[in-house]
Amino acid sequence: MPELPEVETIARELRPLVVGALIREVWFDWPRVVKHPTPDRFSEELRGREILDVARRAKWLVITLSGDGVLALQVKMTGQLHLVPAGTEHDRHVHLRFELADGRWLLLRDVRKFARAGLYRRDEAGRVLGADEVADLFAEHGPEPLDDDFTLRAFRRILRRRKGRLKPLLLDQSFVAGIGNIYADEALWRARLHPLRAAASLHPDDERRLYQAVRAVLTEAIERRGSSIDDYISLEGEGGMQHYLNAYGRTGKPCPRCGRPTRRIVLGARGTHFCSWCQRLPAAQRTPQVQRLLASA
DNA sequence: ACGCCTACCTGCTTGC
DNA sequence: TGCAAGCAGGTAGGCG
Repeated sequence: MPELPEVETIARELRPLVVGALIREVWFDWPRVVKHPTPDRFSEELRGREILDVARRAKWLVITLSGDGVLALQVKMTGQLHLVPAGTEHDRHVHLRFELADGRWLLLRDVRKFARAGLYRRDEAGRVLGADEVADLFAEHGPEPLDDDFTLRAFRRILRRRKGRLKPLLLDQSFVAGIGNIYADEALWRARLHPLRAAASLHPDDERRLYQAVRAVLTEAIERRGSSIDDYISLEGEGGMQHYLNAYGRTGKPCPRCGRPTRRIVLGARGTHFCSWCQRLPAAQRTPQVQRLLASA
């Protein structure tokens, strides 16, 4: 399930392989994979473009093209990129294919058809212009958690503007970009914070631990080339972070810190894993509604 | 305006 | 053994 570390890994591995390549033809068998401009214009406007760079913003792959073009790919949950020699047979889950002039195909394979691709323009400042050609495509996204200017001070500033509980907040891409279900659970486990904890109730020390936990878990996951759970695989194969998760997917298994069984609750239709001993919820926040939620799991 | 919920998808797991 | 319901979740869009 690609989140920031997985998309970053794909970008880093794809970049040296395709920079300088020319897109000769584009094929797809599922029109809805094309998000922008239209399925008709997509292939036509991509033909003849050169790939200048591959980068990541939030959970998007951002491929800079010649002629002010930007190809933005969202692999979402089950999307994969593969680079194969032209003519290689692929299965029915490949829905989009970029045929490169050098005799290779870049394939987007996605079992669940959630992945999307769009061709956008960039302005002089390098901003990607969204569908209306004025607003930044990423205007609604929060800061990149691993950027140098994402400091503890900056984190505190945006955190203190938010209400609500920590788990849904971490998943909110307009709060901080790139965190998904796996690393939200991992960051909260590391920071010893309960997923239902009200963001407004954090003490300065809690804020610091959460900030450090988010950065540390994402950094470690990138070093391990992401977590290969379900369908995620990068161009050079599986990642390794799935072997180092402390909370996500460990329902009933002992907490690596205290040995007590890992709990799982459903929060906003997301499986949420935590240690109820290490990640305590202050008594004042154990409202009847929260009690019911915790008891139902 | 914000937070919460559902639809989109299909393969795998679970339970009868 | 077979079949169907349930589950997985990133994100857009809708609702209250």
